[in-house]
Amino acid sequence: MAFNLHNAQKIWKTVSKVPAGKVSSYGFVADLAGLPGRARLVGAVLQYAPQEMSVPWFRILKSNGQLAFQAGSKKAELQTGLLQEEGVVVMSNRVKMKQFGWTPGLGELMELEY
DNA sequence: ACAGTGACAAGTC
DNA sequence: AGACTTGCCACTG
Repeated sequence: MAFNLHNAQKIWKTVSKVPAGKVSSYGFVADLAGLPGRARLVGAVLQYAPQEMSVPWFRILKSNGQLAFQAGSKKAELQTGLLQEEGVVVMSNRVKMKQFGWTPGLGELMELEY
């Protein structure tokens, strides 16, 4: 991993704030992490998320609710399984953001920006 | 240096 | 609802 560790940590930390049973998007996480416009970086960094940090990478989806992985792929199935375990309904590789999208409260937001 | 490629997103048509 | 375009930026060859 040759990407900026500083940014990576902010992203991992932000993703860890997403509660079980809820999902968020790459772009939203990028914004919260103080990296607006860098949704792609979030995905790039998540695949290197250290195991011991137990980052809930699977709660991050595309902004339209679609899983980022190709439908039917091994990764997509794994992600789907992990989400369903938390009660998130996934059908035809997508989730209803209306229903499961995470909308952080003030308290949660304050924990992030120093 | 440079073009292509991504776990993306928002705007236009 | 799609399809296409543009903006992102780190990584790779």
